[in-house]
Amino acid sequence: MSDTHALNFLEETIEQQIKNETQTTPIVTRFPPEPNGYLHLGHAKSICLNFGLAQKYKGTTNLRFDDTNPETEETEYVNAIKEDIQWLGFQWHNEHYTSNYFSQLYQMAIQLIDKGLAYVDDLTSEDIAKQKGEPSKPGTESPYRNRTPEENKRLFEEMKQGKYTNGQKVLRAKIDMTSPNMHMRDPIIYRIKHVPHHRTKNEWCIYPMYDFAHGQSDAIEYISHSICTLEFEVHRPLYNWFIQQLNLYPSQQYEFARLNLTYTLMSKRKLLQLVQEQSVSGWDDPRMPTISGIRRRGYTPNSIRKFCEKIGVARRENIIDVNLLESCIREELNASAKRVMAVLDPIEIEITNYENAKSEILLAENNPEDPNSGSRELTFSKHIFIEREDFMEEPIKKFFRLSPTTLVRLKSAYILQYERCEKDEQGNIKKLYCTYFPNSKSGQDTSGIAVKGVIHWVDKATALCAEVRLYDRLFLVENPSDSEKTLAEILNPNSLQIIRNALIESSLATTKPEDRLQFMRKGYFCLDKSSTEKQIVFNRIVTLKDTWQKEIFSH
RNA sequence: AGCCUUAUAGUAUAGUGGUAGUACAACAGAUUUUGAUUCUGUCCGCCUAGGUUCGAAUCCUGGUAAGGCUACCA
Repeated sequence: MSDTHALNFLEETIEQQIKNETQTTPIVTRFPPEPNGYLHLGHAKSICLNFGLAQKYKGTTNLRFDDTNPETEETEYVNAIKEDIQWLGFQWHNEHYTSNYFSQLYQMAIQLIDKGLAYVDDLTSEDIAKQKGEPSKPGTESPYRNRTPEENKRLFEEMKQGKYTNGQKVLRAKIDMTSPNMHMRDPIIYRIKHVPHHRTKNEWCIYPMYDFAHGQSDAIEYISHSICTLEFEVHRPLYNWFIQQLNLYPSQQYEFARLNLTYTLMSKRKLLQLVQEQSVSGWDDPRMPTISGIRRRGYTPNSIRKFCEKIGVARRENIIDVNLLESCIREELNASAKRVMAVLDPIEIEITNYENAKSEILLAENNPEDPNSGSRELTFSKHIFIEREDFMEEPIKKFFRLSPTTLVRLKSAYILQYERCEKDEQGNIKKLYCTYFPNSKSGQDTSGIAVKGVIHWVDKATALCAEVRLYDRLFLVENPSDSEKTLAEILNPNSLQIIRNALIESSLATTKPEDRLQFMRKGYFCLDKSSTEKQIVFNRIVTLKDTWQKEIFSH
């Protein structure tokens, strides 16, 4: 085996089954989204699991749209979901739709009726709910429970033909109204919805429920391992019951714990709410945990797969530290991203002892982690910009950037010494005047001066202006899904910071949409989809680790 | 309340009767022309009470805690 890491419980199960020869057919998994929203990181976990398992055991994975509720489902979502899966780097074997099985499912319902295992119920949904009882108390049987198969068949046929209104009748499985498992108390398996379906249009006005569709669809596709999240655990007896009563391929359901991430919400419903309330700009807002959001943010497919691999899969409730996600993308980008310089909050420096008209070319290493990455040219002249926070007139302790008492090196350039500054009426520093050491040029430094700080900069003569968007976590609380407050109350008001006048080095003019760069000391960045040649827009993917900020914060 | 499930460091995840390991986080130090990276070290754990056993995170029993189920959603 190529992988050295321990098996998760599903791999363990599969290997046991292969060993015991209880699994002799190929491993077939499926990813079964309902096309009613965009995929998020929780789905990514499921995708990596389902496709990964099949790959590992030389099987296949189907994509199946679980489209049994026409009220919420749209083709727009189908297309977005497919794009997201492919972006993650997976390709399904077959593309299926539960709606393709509507006829077969209908026939199966009739089989159940024939066997006396399903009946048409005229009760209202309120009455059905009432008769369902409570988990600790048995339910009561519907007065319509004992209709003959003939009558049931006639009524079900009439339901299909549109003779009844929404809710007027349902088809129920006849199982056990006293079961301790609520899902076994004569579950509804077909309901009337006079609603056009995004694929079958007006062909049907009755639609199967999830429980009557999922297991059978799995069986039709010879899914060997049907993997879902823990909340479906109580559905498993029902899943098995239908497969058994209908004598279908014995697909088996397995459950795992869904992904929770700190400071992140992972429920489709609540993410939809963020979009609708315009707390974010859309499903692909770079702060969203949707696949489209993190893609736009600049995360790579590889980093997401790595993340899913690292979080593992188990059956206990969990909440993953969002730091782990960030460490995955940092690890990748540290190795691959080209280093460049961008000043987000510029303050000008005039180098008083530098010749007025002079401009020189300096060479800068593209990536110290990658010896093959080469170098690029930077221009340097009398007027430059540095980061405002890299200068302190009255430095706090341990500050080793530019100050009246400390020298700094300009990255890939010269050592600089503070001379004086110019302030406006409010006392804000407008401009710094410094001197440089001509013999301290990077790579050929003979000055003998040792500096502790190295800061980034851009040349005023050649720098370009760009918009830079800085993102922070969307929520203030560690576990937003646990919070009893409203979304608005726990939303981080500073989750988006837009900087319109950042200055970036000139080499960035040719940045391509797929490029990911490290703005030295500032983080990893990529072009936003809204970026144009005239108006360059960068997204911050993730910050660099920053122990200095922590140090300041602790003061 | 009934049924189902789960319980190993701060957060995850291995360990399947024989020395509790890994990752992320945290902390300290070294290196560093990114307060990054890299390296070294430190901190921190088997929910609990019994039982079986030479030996228990692991097996058994009781307790406790957390999660799930009571939609004509999936």
